[in-house]
Amino acid sequence: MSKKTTIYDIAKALNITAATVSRALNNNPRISDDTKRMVLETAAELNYKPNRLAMALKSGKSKNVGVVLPYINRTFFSNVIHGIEEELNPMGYNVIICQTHEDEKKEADVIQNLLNAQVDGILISVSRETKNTEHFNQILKKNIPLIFYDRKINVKGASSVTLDDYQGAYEATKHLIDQGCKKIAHFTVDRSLEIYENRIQGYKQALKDGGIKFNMNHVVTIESDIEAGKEATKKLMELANPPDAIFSASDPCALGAIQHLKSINVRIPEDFCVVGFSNDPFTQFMELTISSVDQSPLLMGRTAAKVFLEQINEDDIKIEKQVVLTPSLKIRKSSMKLDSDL
Amino acid sequence: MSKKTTIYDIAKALNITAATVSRALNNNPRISDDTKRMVLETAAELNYKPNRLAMALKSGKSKNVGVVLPYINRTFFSNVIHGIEEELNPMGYNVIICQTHEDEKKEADVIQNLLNAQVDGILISVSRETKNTEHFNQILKKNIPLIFYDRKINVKGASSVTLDDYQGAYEATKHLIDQGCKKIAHFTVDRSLEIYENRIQGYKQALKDGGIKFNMNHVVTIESDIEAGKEATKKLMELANPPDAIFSASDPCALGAIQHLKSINVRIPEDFCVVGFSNDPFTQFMELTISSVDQSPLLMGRTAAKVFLEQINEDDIKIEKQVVLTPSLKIRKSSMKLDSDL
DNA sequence: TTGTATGCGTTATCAA
DNA sequence: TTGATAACGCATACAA
Repeated sequence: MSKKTTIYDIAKALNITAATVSRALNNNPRISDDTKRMVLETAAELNYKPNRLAMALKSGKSKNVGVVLPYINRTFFSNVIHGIEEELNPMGYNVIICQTHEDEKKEADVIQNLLNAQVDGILISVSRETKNTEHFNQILKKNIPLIFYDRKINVKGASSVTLDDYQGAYEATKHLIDQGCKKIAHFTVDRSLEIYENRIQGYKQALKDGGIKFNMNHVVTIESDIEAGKEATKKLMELANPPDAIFSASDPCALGAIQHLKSINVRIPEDFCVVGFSNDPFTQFMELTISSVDQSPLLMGRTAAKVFLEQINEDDIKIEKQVVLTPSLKIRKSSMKLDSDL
Repeated sequence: MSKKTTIYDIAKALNITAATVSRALNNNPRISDDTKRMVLETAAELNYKPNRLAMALKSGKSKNVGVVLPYINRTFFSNVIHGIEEELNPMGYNVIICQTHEDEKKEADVIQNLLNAQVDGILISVSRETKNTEHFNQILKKNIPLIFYDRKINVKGASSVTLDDYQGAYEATKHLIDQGCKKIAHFTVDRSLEIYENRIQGYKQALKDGGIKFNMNHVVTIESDIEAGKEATKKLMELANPPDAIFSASDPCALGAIQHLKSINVRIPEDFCVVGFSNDPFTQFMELTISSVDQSPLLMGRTAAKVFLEQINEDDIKIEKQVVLTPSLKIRKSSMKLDSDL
């Protein structure tokens, strides 16, 4: 196993000094073309590779960014990462992924860890439980760009890239009203997160604008999984006044709803319409395709990365930037009651 | 923004030397309890955080590992990553994810990049196109553990954690035979990858053992997506001698097959059985759930990480380790022709 | 038990 | 245009 070659090895081979080698390698103008060429040649011969750690320690820039999220193996988040990498890799950045498992303590830990690793920036989707903002202030205090994506929390000095959840929910609900639905229920997940609160507000406003009275019994807070959706739907349908549609803030819950409705022979979309949120791939795979609000995770990732790049380039002057992406409702079979939609 | 505090700041505050501080911080026995306590106290007061870059440069261990894969936003791979992190994070390692987009050149690039970043190990699932092994030898030459997971390539000195694809394919095919299927077609993706070659071999052997003659026209090489599955199935069904079952080496292709079969009113599983491979979540979401071979990506990730940890701990003596995980066939509606399976 | 000195691989400042 | 030297933050061999 060959010992790694350093600029000193190159210097020795050419009887020059390491400083000169460094200059040759970095396109420093203060060097003759001749020596530059020689350095480059012997660098290739000796199979020289720069040590990023040393460069990082010296420069204070690690060329690493931290990406924090609840779980990596969720369609939405893995697509966001994909988007981030698309922007950042070409610029020479590596991405360090950290999961919080929706735990505030873990979140604070991974951030501390990233800070210790001297990352140049942190892109984060906060965990559900996060109330305290101390660990975010730690980041900003070090003058490191902090960008929230999707799930944000208000911290002065941080930027954010989010979806207009209010608008998405509004459109989804309005769509259901346009289909003739009169009693639209809503599945929400965790109202302490802005995204879910915004969705419920959009839902309410659409009801109002559509002349439909808000019914508290038709709003249910559940976990984001199929089983929870099934159970909640079961309860809803046993109500004296059951709904005739569901706008679910989560795709799995929408699927659960559909599964239960089918099991009790409710016809979809004829007698009952369902719209989900996230546009998870599986919504298109079903025989009964599921309408859903697309969050454009790829674009969100790319945008968050771009905001980071902007911030890293303006020295010192830290500009907060709040980008809001526009959702797009994907209308599919689960809510296409009227022929006009076909 | 406070300037970062170093061990020198602590030393100055206590009128001792940085070396002593370092010892106190590292549980070095050669230090008095008193000074140790004092150091720890002032470290906390000054909000001292170790600089991982400096530690890494000094020790030669970055505590970062590279994870290379084709695409991060694939269910299988994002679950593998999840498994890897579960093992490695508690041990103080960060994971740097790199995507190859199935491109050999890109693969070589990201590996070079990881090497420059001084990662302590590399876990990789090779790209489809990879023929050359030069970039892998680069890793081994530096005495850095190299562990293949899922998709491997034969490189002396490297370890691997793979699935017994042969066995998985064998069981899937045998299951179809047991269901009474006589003409079982096979969708394969890219036979230059070991995994797909092994699957086709398992398929062939099962046919042989089941007394069914292998029919070359019933083996189709296609892309791993729904459309390709649809088209291929269309062609198969137009054959003079169409199959009565498909064992697909890819789940999306299996779904495509089912979609096309339904469109031409073939009854599943009564008249036609389908089994996929990967056990992607969506296979369970459908009304007609799809049988599939589970690859236990989480376990694969954890195992690969464990192999890395073993290798990093034995100094110098590099032991190649080849772990093969056992697949498990998930039998669902798409292939449950016989009541006995219910 | 503590201090001194040195090196990890770079780059930047200052002289020459 | 090039060289000598210091510094980034930490850890260790050696000396005291």
